Amino acid sequence: MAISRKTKTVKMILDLFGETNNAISIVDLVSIFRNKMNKTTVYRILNRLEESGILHSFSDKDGLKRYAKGNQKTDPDNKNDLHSHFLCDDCGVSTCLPLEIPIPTIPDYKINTSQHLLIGQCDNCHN
Amino acid sequence: MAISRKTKTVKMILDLFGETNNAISIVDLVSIFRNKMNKTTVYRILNRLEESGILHSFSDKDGLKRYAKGNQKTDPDNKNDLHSHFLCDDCGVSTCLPLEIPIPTIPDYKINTSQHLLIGQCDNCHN
DNA sequence: AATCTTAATGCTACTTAGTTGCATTAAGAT
DNA sequence: ATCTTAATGCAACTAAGTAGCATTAAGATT
Repeated sequence: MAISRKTKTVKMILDLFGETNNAISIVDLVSIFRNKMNKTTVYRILNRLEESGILHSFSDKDGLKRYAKGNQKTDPDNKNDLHSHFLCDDCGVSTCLPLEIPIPTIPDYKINTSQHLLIGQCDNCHN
Repeated sequence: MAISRKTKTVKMILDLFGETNNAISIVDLVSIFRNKMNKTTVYRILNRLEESGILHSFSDKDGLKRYAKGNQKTDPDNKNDLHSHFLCDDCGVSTCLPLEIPIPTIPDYKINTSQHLLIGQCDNCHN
């Protein structure tokens, strides 16, 4: 079920993602909005925003789901929006990287999509 | 704490990974051995086998931790064993792929390791 | 602008992944 | 055979994520 109503809670979440290109974990989002909305609501809004192509998600190193702005579709018809993500081991910040992920060919296999996570130190923590 | 004793339970898990190159989720492993050992024991043995470099792990699409044979170290000194993993959307099987992951350079960032998961249909499910 | 429909929310209770503490067991060294 | 302590089992816990259901509020309709 995609987004069909711009509720106050949806606006709050959209505003947050309007301000940052970072990939934010659900746990953090639930915490950020703990006084504003129920955690179930956070989960449901994120689901709908992802179905609508407004956000995309991936699992980070620890298996935590993270959401970030934009689409990540791989329809054969559509343009490939697949890109890499970065996760800082020190401060935990995660970002989308403008690195397109090439999809390799493997005999007898069909590859539909992929996830690529680079792990290390971000500019802030490295210097 | 690495492996120091070859207990019956450790042997059972080593035997299983001796037979397959697949990456198996902890949930499946707990289920496979539910009559043979406690789930806490499964978790602890997997931890130790990973620390010993006998197994390596990664998070799959759903954030589930999976384990497979072999090392995945990236010490600057050691040889880079980083490789891609594959996950079949249909049957759920997961394998290590002999695709080395190139580590890109990003200005001001330091990349230590990476995870690359290809998702699609395996040879069995595709044909 | 009052009414109506139903998408969306809040709340409670639940499921499942993963962890911790502690008493007991059993590798394997002495 | 004995001893040390790594490893296990068990129970109780934490945390991520989901489901059911009554209530609320977008926003369409009149």
